[in-house]
Amino acid sequence: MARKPLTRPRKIATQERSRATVDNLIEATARILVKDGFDKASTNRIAEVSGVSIGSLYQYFPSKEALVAAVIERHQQQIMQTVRSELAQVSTQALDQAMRRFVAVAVEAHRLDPRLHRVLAEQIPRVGKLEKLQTFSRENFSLFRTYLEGARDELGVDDLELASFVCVTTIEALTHNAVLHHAKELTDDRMEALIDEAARLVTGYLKG
Amino acid sequence: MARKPLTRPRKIATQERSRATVDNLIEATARILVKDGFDKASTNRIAEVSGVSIGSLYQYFPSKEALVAAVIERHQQQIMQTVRSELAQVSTQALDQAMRRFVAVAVEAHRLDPRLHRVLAEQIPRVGKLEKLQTFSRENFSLFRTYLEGARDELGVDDLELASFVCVTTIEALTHNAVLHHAKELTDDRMEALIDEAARLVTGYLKG
Amino acid sequence: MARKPLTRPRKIATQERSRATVDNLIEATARILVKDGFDKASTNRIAEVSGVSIGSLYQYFPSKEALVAAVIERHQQQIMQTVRSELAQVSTQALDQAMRRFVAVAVEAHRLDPRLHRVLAEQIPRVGKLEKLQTFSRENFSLFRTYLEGARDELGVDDLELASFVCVTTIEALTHNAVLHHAKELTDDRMEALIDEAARLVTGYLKG
Amino acid sequence: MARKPLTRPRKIATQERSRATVDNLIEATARILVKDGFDKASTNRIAEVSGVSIGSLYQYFPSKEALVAAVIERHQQQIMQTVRSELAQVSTQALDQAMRRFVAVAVEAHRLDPRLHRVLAEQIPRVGKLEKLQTFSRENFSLFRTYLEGARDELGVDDLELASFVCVTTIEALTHNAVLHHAKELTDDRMEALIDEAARLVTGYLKG
DNA sequence: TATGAATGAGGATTCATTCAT
DNA sequence: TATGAATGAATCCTCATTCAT
Repeated sequence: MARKPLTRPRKIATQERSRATVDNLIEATARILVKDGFDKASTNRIAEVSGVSIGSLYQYFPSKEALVAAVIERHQQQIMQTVRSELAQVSTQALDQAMRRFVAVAVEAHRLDPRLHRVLAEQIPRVGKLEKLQTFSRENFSLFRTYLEGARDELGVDDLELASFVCVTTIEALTHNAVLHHAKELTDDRMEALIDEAARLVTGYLKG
Repeated sequence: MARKPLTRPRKIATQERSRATVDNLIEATARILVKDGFDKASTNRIAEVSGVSIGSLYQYFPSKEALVAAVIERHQQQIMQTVRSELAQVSTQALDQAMRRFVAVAVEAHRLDPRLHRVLAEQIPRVGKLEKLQTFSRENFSLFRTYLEGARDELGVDDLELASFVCVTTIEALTHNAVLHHAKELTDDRMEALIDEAARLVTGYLKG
Repeated sequence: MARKPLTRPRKIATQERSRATVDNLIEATARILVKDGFDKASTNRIAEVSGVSIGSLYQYFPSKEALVAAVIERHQQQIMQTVRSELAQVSTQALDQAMRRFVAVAVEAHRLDPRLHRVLAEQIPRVGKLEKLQTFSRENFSLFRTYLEGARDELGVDDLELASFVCVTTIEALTHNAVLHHAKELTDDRMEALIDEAARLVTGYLKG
Repeated sequence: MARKPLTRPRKIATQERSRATVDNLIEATARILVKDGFDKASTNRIAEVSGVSIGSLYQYFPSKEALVAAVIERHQQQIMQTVRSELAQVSTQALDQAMRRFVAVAVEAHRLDPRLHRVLAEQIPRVGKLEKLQTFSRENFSLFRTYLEGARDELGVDDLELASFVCVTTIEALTHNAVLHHAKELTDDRMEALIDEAARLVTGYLKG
């Protein structure tokens, strides 16, 4: 207890070391999830790959689920960072422009780490981290809905809640499917085409 | 001919016994998948729940995957049966009508066993039964595309392949999300509304 | 009971069928032992390969061990048949001749079915059929010893029991090792050489 | 240097703990092999008997085979240690002396742990450790052959390769059979007699 | 706080054998 | 007597987690 003030640098060093350890663990987990899938991602394996002892792993994460949850969280943070910055000026744009933006951003988000995205999307429901995913899609939903409210004049629909659900779901599904299941066929050209189509789809719908 | 009556019943009895065993196993697997998810669906558990010995389980299914595959297949058979019969007359209908039909059928299909559908969709990619799922969605895709080809006059789009991808994905996502994640909020009224919206969405898009 | 006299032909037919069934089973067991080893030779597999139902298998053989025992017995019968007929005139031969004979016969016996012989030798101790093997080697031993007794004049050893043990063991080991572990290197020439060597070995020993 | 005393014991303690675990496992495996044979030597049984958890067993040995292989290796190490030290001066001895030595050493080797030797010899071929056994008998073979080369003057045979094969096989078989199958009848007297006989057998053969 | 040895419940699968038909 | 469906004990092995050092 007396030593704490004296060891601030050391403490910081320690904190940094902790931070590095945690990062290593999350990174290793992500890598293993991508490479071998959820089932092969054993805690012992994660410890080994991350260069952290299994004992330390459990000092930082109380369970395997906690680790996977951290991976999910990190991935979603990255996505939301992209989304937020990319959508900064969207509120000032006209509907056509804005929708294109929304779709383009969704594609970008999926392309951050498509393979990780896929594992998380497919295998993670089990992690009991649905809340996190909810939170995530809820924020997405909010951003969209907020835009719609500001652009009411251009819209031909009344129920903005319903319209937001329809649009967000649609955009998410189209980009998800396109990026994940048709990655090879998706040249940049075709991707542009797809973005156009999706934007036209929701724009037409919203104009009524 | 005199002997047949003697052996036929026996043989049939035997076949029936086998058949019942297999059915029990598939049914139990489905129940457990729904109730506890893929990971908890151990072969021992399935055997226990189905009232079949673990030995018999392995007599009929060489692995856990084979069991889950059988569940998938059964579920898809049921869905496709619904889909095919419901879409029998769709080719003669006008675009608006037809799209409403497609959406309504998708909703019906999802409602056959929504919770099972969810597990299969979310947790099953690993089963190596992606082919089956592919086959399934490919048939769906085909039905839709075939309709579009017959209704070209009403369409404002050129690339039917792309348009089919967009529409099928969209319809699937909307109904899936609606049925699974918003089941409680979905009164029949709101469901009707959703069907309308979805139909309008794709119809507008296809008219160009 | 009344039918027995009447059905003699049928009975014989039946007996023949039984006999064929039993033979099929033994043959299948032998084949599987040779091809896949003791561990892969499951009773179900044997039934399948032999074209006999598992139920019938257990009607003829009370256990897996009984089946393997039958294989052993059959193999030893064949060997002893060879040995007996080949050694018929040995008692009249001089020591040198006789010893060459003994060795040559041992080689022949091992060559009847070397692969089966190997499995039986290596994996069968477990079958609790040691008695059978004992019986077998005891007969071998007897034949040899009987010869020695008749040829006492030529011998330079007193303890015929001990001498027989030494010679029989030696001959068996040399032929066994030669046939099984050096099969590929054993051209007929080299085999002749080996027979000469082995014969010279025991002859020299017996002459004292 | 101040810290080392702190960590060294810990590390050593750890190593010792591991070492003890491994030793326990090998020892238990050997005991079970001797007592019940290969088939009854299940990994769970080995774990139980050794007082080690099944998990630890698999931490040190990746499979049942690996365990048995370790038993084989340990046994062969012990044998070769005996053999090497006992044969140290053999190269300077005359043929008669040397052959007696070879036979006596073989007997000693078999007596180290006759029952274990038997199981390993009879039931282990399957372990895929044939190489080890080969290595082992090859070293034996080498030692013998090397002696023969040095003692060429005394020999009446040309093909030392063939002669070595004959002698090593013979000595091995005689001692093996004597120790294993006739243990009870083998008083020390009779054992002496047997050694004499075996030595005489090969000596006579080698002198030509 | 770090380490990694140890744990053991639990999971997939096999196979000798039984027994109803 | 033949059949083959059914049985379940037993086997090998994994992995999340704990705990002594």
